[in-house]
Amino acid sequence: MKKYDFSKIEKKWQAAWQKKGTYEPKLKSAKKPFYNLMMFPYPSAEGLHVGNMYAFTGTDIFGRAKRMQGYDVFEPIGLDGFGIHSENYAMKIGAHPLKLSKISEKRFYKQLQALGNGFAWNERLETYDPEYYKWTQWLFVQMWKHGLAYRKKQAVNWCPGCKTVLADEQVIDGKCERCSSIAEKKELEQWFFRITNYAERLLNNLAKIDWSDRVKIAQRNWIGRSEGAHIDFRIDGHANHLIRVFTTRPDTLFGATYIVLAPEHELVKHLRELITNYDDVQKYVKEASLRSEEDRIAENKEKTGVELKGVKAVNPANGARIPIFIADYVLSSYGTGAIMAVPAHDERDFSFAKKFRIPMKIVVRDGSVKLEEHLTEAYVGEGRLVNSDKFDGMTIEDAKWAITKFVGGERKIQFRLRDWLVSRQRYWSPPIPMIFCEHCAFNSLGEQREMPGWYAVPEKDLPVKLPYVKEFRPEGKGESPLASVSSFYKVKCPHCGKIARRETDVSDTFLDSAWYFLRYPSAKNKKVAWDKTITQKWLPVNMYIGGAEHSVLHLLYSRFVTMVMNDLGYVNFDEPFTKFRAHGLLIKEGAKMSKSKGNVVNPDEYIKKFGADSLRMYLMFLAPFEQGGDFRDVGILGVTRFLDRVWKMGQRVIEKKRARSDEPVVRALHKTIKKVTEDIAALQYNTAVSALMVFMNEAESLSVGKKEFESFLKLIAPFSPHITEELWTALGNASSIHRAEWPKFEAKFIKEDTFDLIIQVNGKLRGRIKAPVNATEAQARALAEKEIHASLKGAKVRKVIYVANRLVNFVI
RNA sequence: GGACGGGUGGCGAAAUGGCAGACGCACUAGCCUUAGGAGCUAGAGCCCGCAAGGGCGUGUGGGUUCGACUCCCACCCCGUCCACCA
Repeated sequence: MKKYDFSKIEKKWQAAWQKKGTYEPKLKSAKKPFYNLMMFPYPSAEGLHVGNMYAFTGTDIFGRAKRMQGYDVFEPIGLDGFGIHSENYAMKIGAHPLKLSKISEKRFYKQLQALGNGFAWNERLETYDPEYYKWTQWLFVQMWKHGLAYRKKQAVNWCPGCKTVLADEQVIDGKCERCSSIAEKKELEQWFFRITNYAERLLNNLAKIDWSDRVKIAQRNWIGRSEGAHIDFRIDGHANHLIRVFTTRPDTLFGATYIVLAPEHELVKHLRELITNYDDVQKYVKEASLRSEEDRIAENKEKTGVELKGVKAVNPANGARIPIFIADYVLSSYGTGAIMAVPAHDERDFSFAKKFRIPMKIVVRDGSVKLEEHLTEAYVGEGRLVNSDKFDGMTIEDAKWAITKFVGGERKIQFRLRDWLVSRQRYWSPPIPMIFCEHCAFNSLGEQREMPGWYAVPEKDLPVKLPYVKEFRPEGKGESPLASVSSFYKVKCPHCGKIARRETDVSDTFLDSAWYFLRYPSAKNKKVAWDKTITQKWLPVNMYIGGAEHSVLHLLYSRFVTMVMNDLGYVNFDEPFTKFRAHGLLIKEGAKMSKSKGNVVNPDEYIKKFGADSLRMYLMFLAPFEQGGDFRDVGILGVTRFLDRVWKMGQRVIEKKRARSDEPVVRALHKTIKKVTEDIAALQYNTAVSALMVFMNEAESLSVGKKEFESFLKLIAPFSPHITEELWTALGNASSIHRAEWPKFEAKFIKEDTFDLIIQVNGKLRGRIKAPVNATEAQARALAEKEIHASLKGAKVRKVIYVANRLVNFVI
C-alpha cells in the first residue's frame, strides 16, 4: 500500500495548479462569475499569522465549493503593504520600509502558496506598487474635483515625546504607543473627505445588503442618526449674538437651566469683551486642549467647566436668564458645539449641575416622579410635561415638535459620523496628489473658491511617486518627512507655472484598501483604474469575508468610495459587497495570541509537521468559523487520523476498482452530501467536517465502490485540496477534482423508513418503540410497553401528545 | 456606561421547542507491536449501585409550555468593539 506523503503531494499539486492555471477564471468571457474575496492582509516581515490562514482557508473553502458547483470563481490575493504597521515595524528593526516590503512580500506569497488556496495569482496587487497607488491618487483627484475633498483645521493627536502627530490607532489608553507620553490635542490643517454627505445613504442602504447583523449594527451605531432640533438662544442684551444648540429633547426646553459651549466654540472669542472672567476662561480652554483622552475617560463622571461671567442666555421658551458655561463634556465636533442643559432629564447635565450647584427643574413626569422631589438622578423615562405652560400634559413625542415650532426652532437630523480625515504626516503611504500655489492663492484663482491656490496634480502626471527618503522617521514639526525633501515638494504650479509647493502629507492607508476590490479584476490594466466591462461582469463582490474589527472603518470607507464612484458614473452599483460575513477570532489554548505571551502559532511549522491539508481541515473543525475558536496543538491529531483513513480507504478502492458499495454506504453518502453541501453554504465548516467523519465511521468497515468514494472525495476537496487531488488522479481521472462537478444527493436515499418513536411520561423519556403508522396505534403500542406501565403506576392519563414520526407523551 | 457576541462533560464543541453532549481531543481497559505522539476493539456527563436500575444535570432565579440548552423577564460572569454624540 502506497504511503501518504503529504509534503511531497502538496508541493507537487501546488506547482501543477499554478502551471495549469486551475484557479484562473477567464476574466473576459466567464459565464457564471463569482467574486469570492477575503480581506487582503497587511504584511509584516515576521510572516503570515495563523489568524490570517484561518480566515483565508474559510474563504477558500467557500470558493472551492462554488467552483465545483459550476461557477467561475475569482479569488484574488494581494497585500495591503503601505501604512503605519509596516512603517513602525521598519523603524523598530531599523530597516527601510521599501526594502522590508520586498522581503515580506516574498515571504507572504510563499506562505500563502503553501496553504494551497485557489488564488488567482496572476491578478495579485500590492498597495505600495506605483502601478496601484497611481490610481489611489487618481481617486483622491476625483474626490477633489467633485468637491468631496477639502482642508480644514482640526485637533489631532500629538505626541510631545516623539514630536509627531499620531493616528488614532497609535494612541493606546491616551498614550503614545511607542514612547508612552500622554497624547495631547493639537490644531492642524488636514485633508478630509465629505463622507458625511453620504450618511443617510450609508445608513439606508444597509437594508439591502446581506451582511452579518453585528456588522450592520456596528455601522448603524457609528453613523449614529439622531432626530432633534436646532434652537437658538439669545444672549441677554446683545441681540446680534445667538447660541444655536442641537437637542434631541426639545420637549424639555422649559427645563433648560443653563447653556454649555464646547471649549473651542468660536463664540467664546467673540464675547471676550463681555466676559468678566476671561482669564479664567482662557486658562480652562488651554487646559482642556492639553487634557489627555486618558483623563477624560478617568474623569468620566467628574465634570469640569467654567462659567462665562458677565453674560447670560435667554431661554426662548420662558424668557428665563440662564448662565452660560464652557465645559469639555460638550464636543465641538458634534452638532453645533453647544447644548442646552436640562439637568433634571439628562444624566451628564445632572452631574454637572450638581457640581456647580445649578438649579434643576422637572418638566417631565410620570406617576412616580414628584414635582417637589429632590432628584438623586436625572429622570430620562417616559411621561407627560409639567412646568411647561401651555404644553403641560402633552406627551414627550408631541411636545418635541410643538415646542420646537413655538420657539422658531428647526427640526434637524444629526449624524454622529464625522468627515474622514485622510492626511497623515507620515512616510510610508501614497503622497496626496495636490499642489499649493501662493501666487494663484493671492490672485484667488484656485479651482475651488473656498480653497484658493490648491490644484490637483494633473492626471497625466500621476503617480506622484513616493521618493526614497533615508530618514523616513517623522521629525516632529507636525509635518511628513517628505517636507524636508525639496526635490519632492518644489514643483511648478499646474495653473500659472510658477514655483509652487507640493502637498507633503500622505494619505491614510484606509484609502488604499477602500477600493482594491475594484482593481483586482483589472489588475493588469495600465490605462484605467478598472475596466468598465470587466467590472460590470465581476462586481459587486459576491462573497466578502473578513475580520469583525473592520466593521466600521474599512467597510464603511469602501461603501463610501463605491457610492461616490457610482455617482460619478465609474461603476454601475452603489454597494461593493453583496454579502459579507465576519470570521471569528482564533485564540491559542484559551488566550489571545501575542508575541509577549509567546503563544503565537507559526503556521509553517504545522504545515511542515502535519501538512496543509491537515492544518486547513483542523482550523475549520475546531469551532464555528464565524465564532472563532481555540487552537490546541493536540487537536490537530484527530484530523490527521481522519485524512490517514481517507488515504487508506482510497488505496483500497484503487486496488479493487470494480467493487460495488454496500447499500448502507450509499445511504450514508447521500446523507453526507446533503449535510456538507448545506453546511458549507452556511459557513458551518465544523459540522461539515464532522459529517465527513461520521461517514468514514459508518463506511470504513464496509465495501466502498469507486463511484461513491469519488463523491466522498469531492466533499473533502474544498477542505483538503491536495490529498483529494492525488487520490482522484490515482483513480484515473484526467482533469482536476477542483473543477469536477459537486455531487448531488438523491432524496430516495435519505428518507428513513424506520425510526424510533420516543415515549415520554410528563415530558420525561421513558422508552422507545419501532415506528408505528398512526396516532392510535402508537398510543396503544406505547401503553403496552412494560416500562411505561411501571412509570404510569396506574395513574390516570389525562392527555396524550402525539407528534408524528417523533414521540408520544403521556400527561398524568 | 453603551452595543454586540457568548456561558453546555476534563477540553474544543453538537443539538434553535421534542432522545442533551453528535464529531473530535485527552483519558481508561484490552488486542497488536522490538518500539510508538502508530493502528484496532470497547468504555466513558455527574452521583448511588457489582449490576439491573434510579436520581441529578446546559451560568443563577423566575415565567410560558404536555415538553425548554432552545422562547420570555430579571440578574451574574467572560469576550469584542465603541465610549460624555446632547
